[in-house]
Amino acid sequence: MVRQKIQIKKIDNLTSRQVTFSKRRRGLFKKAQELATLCDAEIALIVFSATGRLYDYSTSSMMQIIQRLKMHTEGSNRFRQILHNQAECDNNGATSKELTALTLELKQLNGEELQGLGMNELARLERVVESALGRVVKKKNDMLISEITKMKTREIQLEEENAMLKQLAETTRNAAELGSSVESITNSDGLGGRCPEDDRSVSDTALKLGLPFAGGDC
Amino acid sequence: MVRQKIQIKKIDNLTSRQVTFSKRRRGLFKKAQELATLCDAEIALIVFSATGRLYDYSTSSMMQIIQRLKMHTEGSNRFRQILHNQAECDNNGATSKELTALTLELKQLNGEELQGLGMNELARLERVVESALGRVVKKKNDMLISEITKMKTREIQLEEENAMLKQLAETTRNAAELGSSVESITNSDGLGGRCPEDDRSVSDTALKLGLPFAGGDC
DNA sequence: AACTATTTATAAGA
DNA sequence: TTCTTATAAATAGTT
Repeated sequence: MVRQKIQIKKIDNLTSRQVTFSKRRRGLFKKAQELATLCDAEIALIVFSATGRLYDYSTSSMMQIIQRLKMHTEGSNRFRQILHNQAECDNNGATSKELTALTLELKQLNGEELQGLGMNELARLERVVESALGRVVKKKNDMLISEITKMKTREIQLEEENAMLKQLAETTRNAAELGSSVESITNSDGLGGRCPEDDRSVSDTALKLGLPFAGGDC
Repeated sequence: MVRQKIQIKKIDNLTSRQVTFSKRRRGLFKKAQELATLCDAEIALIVFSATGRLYDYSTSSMMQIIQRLKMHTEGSNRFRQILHNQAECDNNGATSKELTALTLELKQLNGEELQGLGMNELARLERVVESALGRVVKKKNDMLISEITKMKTREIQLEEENAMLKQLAETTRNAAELGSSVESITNSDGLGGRCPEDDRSVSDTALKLGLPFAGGDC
């Protein structure tokens, strides 16, 4: 644009391209600073040379400006949409259905999507996923522990019955040896005719550890 | 800079500030485009006016350039350091010690830190945390299920013993009623003198669900 | 938004 | 790279 006007297209000559880059880069940064100062604007300028060198300028923290940009760039963001839907839910916490959706979303995760979220939203997303996951894990644990508790109870019951029967056998044998009657003792165990196959079915169902509870939608 | 040279400081008059912003902004963007074209540079320019309006320009995707910037800005990033240490580990997977560290790091999470990670590193971090967490959960489940299996075995044993004792009691009573000898039958149960308090202690220890396994360091 | 007098930026050369 | 310089571009103040 001086001794001779130039065309705006890539400069073929490497040396003059590098020289021009150096000169114009300085000019660009100067103009950016001037605009920021004169007009109270917030500016971020990132330049990578053809050789990969980085030159950057920003009025405040680069991350701060990038965050602000992301806030403006929002709109069609799946996570934000999920968070939005979630906010309109009455129950405070994601349903298992939402958890499934979230998990799917997280699987399909790509940089652009997460980039679009601000820190507050990331924190909230973390909490949503955390609480939903937490409830699934808790539910699973509850089922396992309840199963164990049931079995412990059953074990104690069986052991007591067992002990009593053993004692009964002993008593009966002694009585037989002494040649006396045993009828009265035989019916005093208080356990009734408990079948060994009772409530056996519970165990297997509780071990299906998927998502056994149907999540209600909002 | 024309009819009269101006000082580079915030323009007091609102109207002329807005006019200047408009003119210089256009000039700045034009210069940025020219530099990108002439010198084959990758450029991102973000401008927020004092009124909050966003103007931006970038040669390729804004996010792509921001990612590239973050790659250059790397250095003292805790996650990157963790990933680095992890890479030097022989065993393929984080130890529980590393999991603890990672969890702590995740708790202290702040935007800057995660911002510094590229997509590949985020994916890798996700895998590390996922696999470590996966192993803890699996370990816990294994313990619970092994406990349940043990108890089921014990239950069946007790039920069998119980049934036999009942049958024995019946036989004994019938024998007593017939006035015959019972000595030979009494010793034919094959169960020996099994104590009901045997291996009861296992149950309680397995229910401590913290991180019961000490993780070996790399 | 258009004009225009000047200042600034910069291409080519040293 | 940096300096020089002729000239193109940008733009402050005005209309």
